[in-house]
Amino acid sequence: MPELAEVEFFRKQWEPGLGKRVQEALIHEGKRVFRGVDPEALTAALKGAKLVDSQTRGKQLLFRFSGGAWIGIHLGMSGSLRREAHDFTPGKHDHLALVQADGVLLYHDPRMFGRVRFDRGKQPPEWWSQLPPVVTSPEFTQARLAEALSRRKLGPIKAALLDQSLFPGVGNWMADEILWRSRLDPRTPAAALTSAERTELWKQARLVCRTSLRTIGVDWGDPPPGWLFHVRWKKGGSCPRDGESLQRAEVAGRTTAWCERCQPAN
DNA sequence: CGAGATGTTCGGCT
DNA sequence: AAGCCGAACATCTC
Repeated sequence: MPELAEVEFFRKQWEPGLGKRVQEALIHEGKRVFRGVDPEALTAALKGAKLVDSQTRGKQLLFRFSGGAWIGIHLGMSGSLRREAHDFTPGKHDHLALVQADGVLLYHDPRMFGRVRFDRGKQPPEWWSQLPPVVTSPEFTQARLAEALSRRKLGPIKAALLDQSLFPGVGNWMADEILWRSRLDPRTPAAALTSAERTELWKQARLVCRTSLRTIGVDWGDPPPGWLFHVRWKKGGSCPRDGESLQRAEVAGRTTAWCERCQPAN
């Protein structure tokens, strides 16, 4: 479910818990989402600690607690964060619950492709500091994009957009949106883009990320009218630009929607 | 009931 | 060696 804007929206759902102590951390021990973490260490470190900060970077979430404890969360395919009243009893898929005096912060994930990390230390954990620059940052330069695309050969441009080391936070629907706006066929080999096409892709990637964060990321609001987003899942959806019926096929292992008229193969 | 779902990772092939 | 692909992961919904 979540791409960068949805991830940011979910981060906000835990904001009411900032500055407040965690009375108790409840976890579904042994579940796949906790792979690699020591459950006792996590619950012991969070008990009595204050949630002091939260951040997102692409699809990654990081929560800082007093006493030098850090919780990282990746929401995978079906993860979400929400807050419930203090007396709420966590359900089957609420794998992590942080009980505070006036509410409970919950991580919910039925498919469990997501992941919870636990780290200790004064500084943010190593894995966090090493994350690549996000698409909306000044470090996401056209030169960086050009270099990365040139290294690929026959791999389709859609696969490049889904590569989290290049476009952190971009997922299946955002990739399709960016390609549609850039008028690029998703199957085009990444290394075959002209310099003008690369520039357009760079611009549209930044625009789609920025705009999604300002709509979905704030209140789960819809992206602007006219976006492919509104029609891409519909059976028999048509291109918002020219009304042509959308193509639908598997590209880079994922269902992909595009318009053959304004995203021509060449 | 079968298919597919807004994601990542691993193993094997070229 | 690096790039590429398919399979696997676990559950729910249409």
